[in-house]
Amino acid sequence: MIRLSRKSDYGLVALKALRSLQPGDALSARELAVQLGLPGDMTPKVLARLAQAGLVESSMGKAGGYRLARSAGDISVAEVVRVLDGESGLAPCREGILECHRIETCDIKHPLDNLHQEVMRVLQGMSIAQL
Amino acid sequence: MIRLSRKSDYGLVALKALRSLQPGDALSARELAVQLGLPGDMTPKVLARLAQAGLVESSMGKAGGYRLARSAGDISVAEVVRVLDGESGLAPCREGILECHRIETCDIKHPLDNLHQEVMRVLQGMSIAQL
DNA sequence: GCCAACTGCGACCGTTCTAGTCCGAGTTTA
DNA sequence: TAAACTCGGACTAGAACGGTCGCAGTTGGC
Ligand code: SF4
Ligand code: SF4
Repeated sequence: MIRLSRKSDYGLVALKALRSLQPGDALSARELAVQLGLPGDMTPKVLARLAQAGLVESSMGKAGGYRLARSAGDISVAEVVRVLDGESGLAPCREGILECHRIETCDIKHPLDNLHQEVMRVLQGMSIAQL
Repeated sequence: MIRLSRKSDYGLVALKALRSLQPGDALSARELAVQLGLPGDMTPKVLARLAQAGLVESSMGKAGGYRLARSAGDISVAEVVRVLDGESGLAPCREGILECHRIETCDIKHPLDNLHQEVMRVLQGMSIAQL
């Protein structure tokens, strides 16, 4: 299926909201949640994941929160998706688990991988700044 | 998630196999299944769906089976995916069911739709003949 | 006429993935 | 010390997916 997960979706919304933020300032996950209408307990998860991937910076403590780690133009949709949904090729045969028994003789895996790279290139082409 | 469903995957494999077929001939779903190593009861489903969408022609009866309805170069990956997985935008807010309560004020849906069109354009660019 | 080999279609079920919630622990500021 | 926040994992309900089964309709050959 060619569809973003809820997590990626929320991640993009949150990142977009973080764009318009004075340098030095920070927004808490709860503030973001109510302001954007996102599920209250989902948002910290997403933000924390983005933080540990280095897309946003976090500050702990009472006045803590999140801010963009880089300029909005440097964060691509592709990267957000990769962080929140995990990288996985177009082909359903996943690494490790649930491999296809056809995988030995499969002749469409490579073409699909090429397609996947093209798709990711498209997603790479759009940044947080542009959406 | 940016990943093809098993159905689409199998559909592509089957269509690719149907490429090398004399005009007038036909392959039965069972033959395709054993020849390609696909789940036996899954293949008829996929082929039937492709048939009713007009991608393949079917002939009933004892010597029946499937053959491509158009030239392999005229069938794009995008079309196969659309038929077997259903068309759905990149954004998680699906038509009818499970709509997002943010949908009224959402500011990323349109950009995501644009992205989706670009992605589909990539998938449109690869045909059965090329994989 | 009858049987065998097909397609077509829908119902069904177990497993996996997803979305969302909850809780406890660590951190910083007032 | 208390409040507000991040961090991380565990947990649950529900939806989606992969796969199977059964039956009706069709066609060709004996
Ligand atoms: S058929 Fe080929 S591409 Fe599809 S899952 Fe199996 S090995 Fe991967
Ligand atoms: S946030 Fe916007 S794009 Fe995402 S599901 Fe809700 S309405 Fe659709």
